[in-house]
Amino acid sequence: MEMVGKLAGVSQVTVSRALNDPSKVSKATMAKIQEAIAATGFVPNALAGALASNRSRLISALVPSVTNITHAAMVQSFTERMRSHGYQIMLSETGFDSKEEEALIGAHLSRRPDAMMLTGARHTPAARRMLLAANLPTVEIWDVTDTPIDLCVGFSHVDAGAVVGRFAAEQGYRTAACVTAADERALRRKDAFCAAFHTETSVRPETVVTEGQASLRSGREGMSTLLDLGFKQGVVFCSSDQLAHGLMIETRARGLRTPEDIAIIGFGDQDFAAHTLPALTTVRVDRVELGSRAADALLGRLEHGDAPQAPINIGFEIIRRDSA
Amino acid sequence: MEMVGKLAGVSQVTVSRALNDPSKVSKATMAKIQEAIAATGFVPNALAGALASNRSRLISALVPSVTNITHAAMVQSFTERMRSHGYQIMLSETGFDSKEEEALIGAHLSRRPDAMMLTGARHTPAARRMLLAANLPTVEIWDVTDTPIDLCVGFSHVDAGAVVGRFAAEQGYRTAACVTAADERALRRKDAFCAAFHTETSVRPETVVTEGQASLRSGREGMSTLLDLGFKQGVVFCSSDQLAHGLMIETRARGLRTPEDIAIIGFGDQDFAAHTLPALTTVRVDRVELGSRAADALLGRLEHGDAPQAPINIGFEIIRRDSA
DNA sequence: CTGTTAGCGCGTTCAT
DNA sequence: ATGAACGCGCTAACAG
Repeated sequence: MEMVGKLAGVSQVTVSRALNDPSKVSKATMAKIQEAIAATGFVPNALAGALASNRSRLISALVPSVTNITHAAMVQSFTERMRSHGYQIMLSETGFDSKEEEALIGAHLSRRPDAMMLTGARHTPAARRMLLAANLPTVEIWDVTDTPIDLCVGFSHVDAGAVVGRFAAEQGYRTAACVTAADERALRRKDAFCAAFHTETSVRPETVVTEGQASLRSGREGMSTLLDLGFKQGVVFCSSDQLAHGLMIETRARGLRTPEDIAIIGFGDQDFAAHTLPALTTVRVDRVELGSRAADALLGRLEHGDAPQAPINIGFEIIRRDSA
Repeated sequence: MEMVGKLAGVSQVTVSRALNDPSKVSKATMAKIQEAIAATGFVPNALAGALASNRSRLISALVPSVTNITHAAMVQSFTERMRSHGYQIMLSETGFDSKEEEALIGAHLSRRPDAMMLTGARHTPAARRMLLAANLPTVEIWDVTDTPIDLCVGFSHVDAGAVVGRFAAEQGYRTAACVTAADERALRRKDAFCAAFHTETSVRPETVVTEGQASLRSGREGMSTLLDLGFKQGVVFCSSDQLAHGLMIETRARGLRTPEDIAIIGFGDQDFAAHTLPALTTVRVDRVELGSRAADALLGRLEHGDAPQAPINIGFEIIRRDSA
């Protein structure tokens, strides 16, 4: 900046101002500074800027998995919204372990982000403490809770499971099962589904928990396991559309029909769900809306100093297609 | 740090040393410092540290799309490797536009990363200039080029297309087509495929370029378009497994069989490719290997001051399954 | 509209 | 093994 200033015939501060608030600099000097910047190839040092101003214009975002398309769509809309307001996103994967999340929260906090986005509402006590101590705008997404750290935008996984359980019963199914990934939120949906289905029909659904990431493969394996367990003629609720698609394929590979023999319900309404054969009945969560609402909540805090908000429940919706 | 030091009865420098090089501090003071850190909930300011040391321990990574599983797997292995060496990844999506990539490169550079990972080998001249001027270890992945900015780990898209073209001819197909996303690298594969197939058979493949992100949906649409164009009985090379899967579904929806009526070849060998029905014939690129090789190249530079390396071509492999 | 001064919280160097 | 002094590149006051 010193160099740029010298080249433009002004002081270093003026260059700083030209970059941060052009309105505070005259047209003429502005032009000279632009020219000097182009000539030197100067790239401002945001590190130093952040240190001096105590504002990094960095937002931390922690998601369980980048590979998981569900979260990817949310993150994308979140990122876009934040970026349009001049913030940059620092994205990291927390994986399955909440201990790892804790470590990552520390690593992110050390970069002094202006705000933080977390997936889920369950964190280690230490993580909670760090976040509270850091005293920065924080938004938890993809779940709702009575005890948010700060902001919260999501939906109730218990409600979702229960609604699907009742839906399954209403459709006349009298046998049901769950194939679910070993994800804490997915398991809560499963439990609620089973409880609701049991309430309506007095039958308790079978459960298969798959290992690792949800995928076509684990879906096929899950269906396989279920069939080997003697399951037949009924509906299966899956913890994701990926899994559901895998179930459909395995069903067909076994010479069974969907939905006549095995009806299948997914979760997430990912963009492929409408285009499988048969088209997948699933639960839609407006991920784009979720991401941008989360961003808005943070921006309100960041730019307008808004007061803390109550948790926002954006709900969900059963999308009835052909698979159940 | 000042505070922590006071609490531990030492100076700020000692705290700094305790954190960065524990071997330079006595056991006794180390313990006191640990205690003081726990008591205060101190989180080091990496911004200040980076400014003072001129090392941010931050690596920039730019990919076209996080949603795209292909790149996600690479990024994941890259990230893991880097993280195990104490580096944090700053990931951003560049989207389709290379102008946008240029802007992002600037934004990332301003955070003073220690190194940079770029997807692809085509960048705007301005982007190249910035990178060169920044003079930091840079690795371009997912492509090879004779004029790398610095490090380069990838494979030849032209070779890949050509090999698949010859493979298709060898399998006895005398009609062929390409359904491809409007991605620069995918288009290069397509051109090479068409040229090779033409050389072998004297027939020039039909081409359909889909819009937007590759998805099941765009795959179905692509197949639909192709069929409406009068395509029948032949092989179709797709720019991704996603697309290929979409083609398979549309084929079945139209009452046609794979591979008897329409044979389908994907690209990427994503984890679902082995589990579609029929299992997908595709091209495998070892994305995990690619990510970790890229990380290693950077780490060699960062930690051991290795000299620039020639581009690394990790190649690819046709995986023959049932769809072609 | 522009310049001066004083830090931001650390790592680095040189002492001891 | 520890401490004192300095500066990284920038922004925030204040003054003119």
